[in-house]
Amino acid sequence: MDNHILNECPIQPVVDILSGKWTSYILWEIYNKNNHYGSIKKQLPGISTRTLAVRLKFLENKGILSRTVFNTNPPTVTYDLTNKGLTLAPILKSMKTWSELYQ
Amino acid sequence: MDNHILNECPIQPVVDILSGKWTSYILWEIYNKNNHYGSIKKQLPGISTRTLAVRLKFLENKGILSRTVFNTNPPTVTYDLTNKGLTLAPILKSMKTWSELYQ
DNA sequence: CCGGATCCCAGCGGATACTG
DNA sequence: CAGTATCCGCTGGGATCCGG
Repeated sequence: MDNHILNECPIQPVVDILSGKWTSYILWEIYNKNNHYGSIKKQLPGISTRTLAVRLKFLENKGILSRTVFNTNPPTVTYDLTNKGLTLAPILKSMKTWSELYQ
Repeated sequence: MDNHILNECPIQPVVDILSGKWTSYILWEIYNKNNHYGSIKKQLPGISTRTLAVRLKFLENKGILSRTVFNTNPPTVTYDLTNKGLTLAPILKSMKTWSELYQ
């Protein structure tokens, strides 16, 4: 997903984050308060457990998401945008606006 | 690149357009008046002729780009954002802003 | 110089089974 | 429920040749 040759391209950092196949959709769900692993999966029919887990961990490692485990039984895990992740909001909102106008 | 199952996801149309590996970079170049096939290729080290041609045609088919051939010798081809393509500007600008702050 | 046609391959991500 | 592990199919895209 990374491309060191393009470091001089000014949009490379965000493309690096968003370029995964499901990444934008996952961020959209969490941005809209759909925070649980299970409910995200339900809202994204077709995504595999592996892909969802891999992408969530990737976003966590990038500092975009925080992960919280509740010691209930059965266990519950929620994901939230960090302060850094929240700064992606203008991008997500402009994507939504465009999609509404030009779908 | 398309996913009919996600039709109800409100950002699906734009994700469909931007999800190709090089698509955002190509749009960024053209948005910044780097309009020639050859100069785009020069600015994106690592992209193959096939991929650039495929992505340009894809964006043309989507109504994002217009293609103009000049009957010079050797021939020259330029690509420009259509009116529809220009409406992607807010997305590209927000991507640039984010990348500057958080790279 | 632009880009179509072919061939080919790495690696993304899908399916499934399994665990704490 | 929330993942991890494994296997593997498929497609995006790279290399190359060629023609306009």
